Amino acid sequence: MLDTFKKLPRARQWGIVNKIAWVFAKKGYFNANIPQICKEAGISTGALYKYFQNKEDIYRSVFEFQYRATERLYSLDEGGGLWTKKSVFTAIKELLERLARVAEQYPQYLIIYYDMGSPSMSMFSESAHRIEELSKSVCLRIVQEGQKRGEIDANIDAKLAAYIIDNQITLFSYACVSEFHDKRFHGYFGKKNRQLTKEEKIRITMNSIKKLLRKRR
Amino acid sequence: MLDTFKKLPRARQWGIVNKIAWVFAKKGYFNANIPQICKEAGISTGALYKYFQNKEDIYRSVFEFQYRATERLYSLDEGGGLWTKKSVFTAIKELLERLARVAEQYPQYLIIYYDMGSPSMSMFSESAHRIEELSKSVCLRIVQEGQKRGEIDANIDAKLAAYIIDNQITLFSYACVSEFHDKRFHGYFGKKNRQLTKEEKIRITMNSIKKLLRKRR
Amino acid sequence: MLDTFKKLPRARQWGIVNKIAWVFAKKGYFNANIPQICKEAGISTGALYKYFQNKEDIYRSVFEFQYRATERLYSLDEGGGLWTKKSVFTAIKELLERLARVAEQYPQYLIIYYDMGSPSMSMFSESAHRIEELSKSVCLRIVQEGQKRGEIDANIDAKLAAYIIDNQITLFSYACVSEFHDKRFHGYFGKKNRQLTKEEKIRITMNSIKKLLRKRR
Amino acid sequence: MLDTFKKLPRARQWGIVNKIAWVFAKKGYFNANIPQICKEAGISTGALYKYFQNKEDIYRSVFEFQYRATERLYSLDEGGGLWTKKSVFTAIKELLERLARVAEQYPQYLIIYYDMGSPSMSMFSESAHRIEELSKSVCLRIVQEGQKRGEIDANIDAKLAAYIIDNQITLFSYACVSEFHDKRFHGYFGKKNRQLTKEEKIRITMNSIKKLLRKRR
DNA sequence: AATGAATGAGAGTTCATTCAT
DNA sequence: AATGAATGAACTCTCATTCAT
Repeated sequence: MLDTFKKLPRARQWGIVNKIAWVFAKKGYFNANIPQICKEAGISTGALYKYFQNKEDIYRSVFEFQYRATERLYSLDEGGGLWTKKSVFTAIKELLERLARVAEQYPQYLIIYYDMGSPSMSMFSESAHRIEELSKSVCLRIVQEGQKRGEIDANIDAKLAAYIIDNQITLFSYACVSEFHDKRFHGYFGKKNRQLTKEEKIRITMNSIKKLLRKRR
Repeated sequence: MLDTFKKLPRARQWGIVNKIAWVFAKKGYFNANIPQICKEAGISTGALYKYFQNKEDIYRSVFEFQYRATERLYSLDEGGGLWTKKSVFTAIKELLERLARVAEQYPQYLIIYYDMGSPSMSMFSESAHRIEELSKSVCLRIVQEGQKRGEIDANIDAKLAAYIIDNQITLFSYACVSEFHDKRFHGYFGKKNRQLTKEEKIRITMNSIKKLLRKRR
Repeated sequence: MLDTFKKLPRARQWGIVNKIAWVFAKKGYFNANIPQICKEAGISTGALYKYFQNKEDIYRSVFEFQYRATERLYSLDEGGGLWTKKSVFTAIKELLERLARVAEQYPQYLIIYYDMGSPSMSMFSESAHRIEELSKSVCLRIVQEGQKRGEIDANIDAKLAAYIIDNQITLFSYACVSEFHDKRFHGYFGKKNRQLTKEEKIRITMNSIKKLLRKRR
Repeated sequence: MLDTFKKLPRARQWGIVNKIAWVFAKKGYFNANIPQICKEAGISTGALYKYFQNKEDIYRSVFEFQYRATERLYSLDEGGGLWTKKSVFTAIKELLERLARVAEQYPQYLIIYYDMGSPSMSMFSESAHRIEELSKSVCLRIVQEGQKRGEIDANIDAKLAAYIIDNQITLFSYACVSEFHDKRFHGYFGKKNRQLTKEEKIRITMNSIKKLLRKRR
């Protein structure tokens, strides 16, 4: 990301990055091509190369924006504050709902996050990992808080519990944007003749999390 | 896959497909290029196009081989038979060990399976789904058997249980081949200064599965 | 044309050459490809290269067969003998009818003859010229005979008359096999809603020849 | 033809198209290759594909330019105006002279026009027909004017007369650019040891046209 | 600062020809 | 004599990047 881009108004930066991310998501990093990126973003080739060094720099810049957005997504204080919720499970549900909203409005970022996990994209795995640490951190804090409050079984190893929550959240987000992972979800829980609603997917994911963590009487 | 290829000896077919899959895995579908595929597979461009219609057909053919291999991988009768094992949990562990072995010997197929999940590869998602149904089927049968034997909590919905096992297996296999997912795993459970061994990863995954399913006394 | 081919039974030679010629006619020399030629001719690639040296040799061999067929086509003794006809105009009409029959049964040869006229095929123009000399010869003899019999105006230069007959015959044969030249013909004489019949085309061509040559009272 | 090309200065457009047409004429549509076209036209491959969609589009664009040039060629008002000429035969002679000039300066277009007539180029026959209609139109008008002026025999069917003029013009133009058709011409009228001059060819063609059409006293 | 035409290396694919069987 | 798999150069076309305007 070059200074020329950084000097643009914030809103314009996001407008451009959202559209670039959309092309990368739809076509994949290697298959996405510069002319199409320019066309979708509504800027000229010349401008693009005044904003970014090269294709790789464009992709990395998308990450940077995604990282900042993810920080907000996983912020415990955002939108009223997760801890004011009655229980940690409500907090987890709130996270899933936020993810579902992102998947509706900006699916491109979740898709790119998926793609970054591929070994063929290992040159970007470090950036992906930085994003992952945000979700790890929030999952661990939720488990700690849950165990402190007595809502989560104190006998469970905190890291294991957090890992399982993270897994469920991860696969939930995949199911929101990937046809394959959506089919996979439907393969287990799908109703004949209709798609599962967002709410049903959230409920199922919550069930599996609760099954694992909830303190037995 | 054209007749010319089908006529080759089985072993030669696998030899070629393994190497082609390897290139696709390393570089990604769009980034993999024909000359490199030919070089790695040890065949000429002309031969490649006598074997397959085009690049997409090459990839689809890799799936076909992968599908057959996955059938064997998830076969309950293979290698002594899963049900002769003392408990279904031993059977699950056996599955994880088989996956770990595949990840060591033929990581390319697990990587390709990961890539197929990307929305940018949606043209292949149907093929990917066919493979996924194999793992769904085996997870469901394990849960049924486990509940019949009284090893798995009968109060848990079978589909939910199977889904969670499948999730853990899926993410375990990702962690075996994707740097990103491996780092993710290490982020939770990693020892300082050294990599987690294959056995440790399997044990952790088994722990999370057991936590969920094992019948409480 | 190699000896191996010459040793084949005559009928088989013609069978193969007819089909090869058909591919060349349909696709053009440069666009016709060996696999397709082999497929249409019902022989293997190996066999083709046992029969002919290379692609150019195949095309030249087609000419040789065409030359022999054209000799018969323009033979004045064939089919009862042109001179036994009541008038030289009947003889010319007979020639046009023979050409129309060829155009129905073996259009490929007329098409190839057209293609040989293209500057981009100048390497074959010598072969084409040899065929052309056959039609020149017959046109000149017809004019001579016609003038001797008093059916053709003796004031007309024989070469000019022969040239014009040849032109009309040439463009008639083009119109029999080339969509463009057929449209051109129809542009002048076409009936609305239906194609001109073979007989009408012959009549029109005969009219233009007679207009020019017939002796005025 | 893409907008990028249309935006170029007129003279540059013609410069490029003339050279491209030259390659197509020399080598034939299928045998002409892109690198050679680029080299001759003095542009890069990339530029070529910014100008035209693909090889077929390049060829069709050549037609468009050819069509416009042919409109001028057959314009009766161009160069002093055909009808101010003493007789319609002078007008026809003027047309032949224009064609001969084109054949000297831009033979490529006449060659391409010949090639378009081949059945193997039937995908272009519609474009060729559009050009043909220009010459049909001018031939018909010449006959009408000639009959009105009493220079052309009123007993001859106008369409037949126009068709024959068109035929002679067509084959004259072929003889100007095709080695085969030139040899054919020489076969009838050629002098030993030397080529027929342009003027002789025109005179011979005029003779055959006059023979047919001129009013008898 | 912004444009978009130009570049040419490299992409996927075809095909005339050879050669082991 | 006949087969058809194998070759690799050459084909058409794309695209990341540059640069004159």
